[in-house]
Amino acid sequence: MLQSKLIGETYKEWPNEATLKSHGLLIKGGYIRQVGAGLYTLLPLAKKVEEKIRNIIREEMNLIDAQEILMPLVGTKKLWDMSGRYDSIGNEMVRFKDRSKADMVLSMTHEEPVVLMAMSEAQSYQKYPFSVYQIQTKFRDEARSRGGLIRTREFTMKDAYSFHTTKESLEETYKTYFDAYHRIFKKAGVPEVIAVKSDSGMMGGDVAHEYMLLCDAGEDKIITCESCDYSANMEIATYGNLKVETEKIEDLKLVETPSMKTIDDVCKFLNTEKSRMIKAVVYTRQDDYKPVVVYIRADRDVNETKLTNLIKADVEPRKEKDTDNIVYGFVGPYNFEGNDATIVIDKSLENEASLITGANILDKHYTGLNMKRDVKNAVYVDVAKVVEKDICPVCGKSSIRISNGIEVGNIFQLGTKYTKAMGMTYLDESSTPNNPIMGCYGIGVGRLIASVLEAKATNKAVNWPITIAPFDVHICPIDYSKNGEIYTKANDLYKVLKAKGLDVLLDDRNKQPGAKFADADLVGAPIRLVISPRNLESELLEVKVTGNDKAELIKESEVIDFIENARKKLLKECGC
RNA sequence: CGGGGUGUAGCGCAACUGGUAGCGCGCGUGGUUUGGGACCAUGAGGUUGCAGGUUCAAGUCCUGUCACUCCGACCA
Repeated sequence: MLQSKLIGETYKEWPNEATLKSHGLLIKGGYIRQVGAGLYTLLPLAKKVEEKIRNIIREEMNLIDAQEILMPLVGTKKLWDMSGRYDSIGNEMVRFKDRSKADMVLSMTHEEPVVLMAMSEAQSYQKYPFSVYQIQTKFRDEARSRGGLIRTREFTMKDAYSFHTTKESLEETYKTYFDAYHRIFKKAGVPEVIAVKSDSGMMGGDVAHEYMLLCDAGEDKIITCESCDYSANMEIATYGNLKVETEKIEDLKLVETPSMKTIDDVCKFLNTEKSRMIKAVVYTRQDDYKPVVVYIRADRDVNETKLTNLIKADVEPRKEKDTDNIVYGFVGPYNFEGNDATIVIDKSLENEASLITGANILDKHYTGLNMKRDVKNAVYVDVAKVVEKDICPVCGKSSIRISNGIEVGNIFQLGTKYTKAMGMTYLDESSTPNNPIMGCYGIGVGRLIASVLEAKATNKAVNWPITIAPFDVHICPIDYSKNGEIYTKANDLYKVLKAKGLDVLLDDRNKQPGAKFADADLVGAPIRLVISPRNLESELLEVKVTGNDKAELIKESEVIDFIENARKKLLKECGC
């Protein structure tokens, strides 16, 4: 490719809407242009990167015998009614009518169409297990797209689906995807992506992992342990048992706490630590709108995802209601009489004693509460947010860390949620119909592009891994248009390298060296070849390989070999 | 969906108490120049987001509306 013909202008200034490194570089470097909120055109450079990522994914999917298919982006209401998701999914799914007034959707994921496909194509147990995948455009009307390619509304996604007759078979396939995903991220140049346990959300199913790239730009909170390999999304992370205060047993005592509704007020007033207090958080169930009261140690916060999963209903913070019979501000587990409330007691209170708690009487608290003695039949569950330095649930050490992470992929063991809902069966050996067990597996291709930049780029240079770089080699001749010798050398090398099958970009523009180098940093080819009058006198060429601090001067006669070897070495580092 | 911000040339921005739109970069042409974003000359490029209104006169004031963006909620 001749750079003079490359579509995609580079900017000298940092785009002001970009706060993320990847976002700014993609615009500055002429990779993407915005069309609307969460909508981007991929210019040639970005498209080349995307294509290389697609090919890595395709290669690995084929390797584990997943078969490529392509399902339509548009779905019918009828199909989505089969699973019930036409109604259960919110505004993220675009609904519209076709010319004959039939209700249609833009599929944001493809469980429904893939089950429909399997209905007709996989009726006998003999086909099972099998996997299909597609690399396709998705549209999700995100409430808030952001960060360039980090979160868009329209994006390319690889989604795979596996079908099984036994749970063991699903687990086996799940493991092959688990490993394939690690290979994909390694090949894409981000081996540091980790798999963490995650919430399955509306997808249903039991086991799920997210593949996370830990970096500041990430939107998810990821829990990792510094002492062992425990990791999980904040949404579902748990922690080990806390140390219980072993003070002497106190008697329960009613104390006056006039107008003290907040934890801080009471803490100050009674001169105690937050950890000695019980916090009562009141929510409203979104299914029957009855209250949910969560008791938790006051130095902890409620993890609403864990709570939602536990009580199997969405929750919203409850506004004070006269009809509730709840003494807001003075709620506690002793002598509580809330009407119809779901009571949830966090395990941070288990075996605790000498606690201060609301007395369910206006302006009064109890001190000396002993959970075992005073709260009969309590069931302790885990609904607390994990905090920094928390106790690891696996190794028991106080070594929990919280980081931000970008979710670049996920894998779910779905079970029979969709096959059951849609009434899909296969016949087993005894001619009995059964619902197949499913898994599903996604990778966000565009998001991966941005993630690689978050991991590898500086504010000036993108530094692509060779496996996904838009070009392998960037030839930057100085004084190309006037110096005949430079011109000839550059063109010769360009031809030879191209003939060797390398992706080569030749900067044939009449620009100052500084401008060329600045643009070369934005193209980010892992091998840069500079041809200059200065070095040509001694028949030397300058080669800069990504990852090396300095450029090397190579004899002209050896430069091709040098480049080929450098490329092989870089590929090997990516596991290719 | 809640809160903040911004809409003027491809990009970054300016234009005071209203007076009829300008600068830098980039782009075209001619020339000089060539190791970290060169220089001279010359030129093209705008219904100031949109719609109303006030006024002799609106980028500027008023009303409405749309879009984009940041923070939060949400996120198959």
